[in-house]
Amino acid sequence: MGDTSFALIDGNSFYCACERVFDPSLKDRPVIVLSNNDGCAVARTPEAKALGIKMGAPYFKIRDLCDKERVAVFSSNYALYGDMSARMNAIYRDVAPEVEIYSIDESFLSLGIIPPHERVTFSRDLRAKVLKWTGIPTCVGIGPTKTLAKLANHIAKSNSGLGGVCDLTSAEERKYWLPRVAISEVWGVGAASQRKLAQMGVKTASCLASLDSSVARKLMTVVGEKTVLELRGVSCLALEAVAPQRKGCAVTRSFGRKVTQLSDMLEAVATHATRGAEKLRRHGLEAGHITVFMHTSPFAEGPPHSASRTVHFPEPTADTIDLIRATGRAVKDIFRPGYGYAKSGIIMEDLVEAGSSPRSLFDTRDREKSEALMQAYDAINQRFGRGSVTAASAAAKDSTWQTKFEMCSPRYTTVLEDLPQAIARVHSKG
DNA sequence: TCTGGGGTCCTAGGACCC
DNA sequence: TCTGGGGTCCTAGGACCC
Repeated sequence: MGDTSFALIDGNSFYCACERVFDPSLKDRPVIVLSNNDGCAVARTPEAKALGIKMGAPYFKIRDLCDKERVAVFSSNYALYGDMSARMNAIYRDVAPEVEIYSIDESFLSLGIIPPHERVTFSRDLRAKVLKWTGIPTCVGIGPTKTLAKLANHIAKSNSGLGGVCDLTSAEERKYWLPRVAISEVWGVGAASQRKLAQMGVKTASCLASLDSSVARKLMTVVGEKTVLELRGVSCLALEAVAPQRKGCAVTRSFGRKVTQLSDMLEAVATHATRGAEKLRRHGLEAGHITVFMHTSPFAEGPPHSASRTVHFPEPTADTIDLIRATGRAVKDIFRPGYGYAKSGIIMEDLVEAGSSPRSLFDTRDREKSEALMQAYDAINQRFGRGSVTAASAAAKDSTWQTKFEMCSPRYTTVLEDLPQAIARVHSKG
């Protein structure tokens, strides 16, 4: 048995890198990818960062700069990023005994069975393979705990001399690097904890590692206590190779334009409910209750309004019609005329595996009928594309409320018409 | 005059993550 | 004009019970 050892591998400027894979003209050009509704910059290449474009910068504030500097700007293309992510994880699963997919571009690998002196070479080989097979550049951090592996990854990213790999396995390496990293870079330390820690003079990762763990607990709950121990090399967070059953499932969107009419709000929420029910069925789940919310923009001048309503189902369901009915009633109850709403959403909770809950004696719905209808519905949309059939209340092709995606690249890898074309010229020798 | 105490469950809100 | 979406975990405090 080896000791505990983790690697954290992630894509560099991942969304931007995905765009570059399929458009070589973006090489060396600054690239950014925007959040939903073309709201803020959520991914930037080093060239874009060098122009001063900050993480989360609202697009309308940086648009002029982007035009002037010929920044390539993209809406989020989740079909593309999700597919590239799956390709990377397939490679990890090939080379590591256990893989935990932590986010769309980050995975933890267990390296315990690899001898300590071979871990850096292993990581360099892995980076090379991922680059060759997917086109995505990565960095790898290695450590005896997940928190140290995350920290090592950050160090690898910000010190180009390390060749994309940093190993914090040894105490000497940690003694060198931890005083050079600010607490804001430590996994689990957010703005609130940063403020409290700074007041006590704790400013670097090494300071935090030597903080009394009971003090850390008082300041940042048990989560912070674990962070301190992990920084010392005591593993408190295990690799989760099997994703635990999810607790909730949400569909929320900002509107392309402010919504003032009840009819538009009903249509938007019915569309969320439709998407939500599809999501539940795809995961084989049913929801016990659903919450609808809507609110005005926190940045707007006018009077604010925020409201939510939770509806409990008589028994768990993933039926589109059930969800639309429940959310429709809730919307009518909480909608206030006279406000310009910026966002609405649904949150489904109390999730159970489909069919696992005992049937209610008094349930009057015909479950078999509902399940058959939903199966047919999903099959048609699978075959002919999302939205081919839909509930009348959710039908909306060109509604004013639709979220903006005005600069989306093609779905290169998941939609046939969008496949990139390669042209090979064959010269025959006469 | 003087009015318990301890347990469970649920929810809202905060903090954090990418 | 224009500021994302989708998660997790922890804690405090109220409701309720005996």
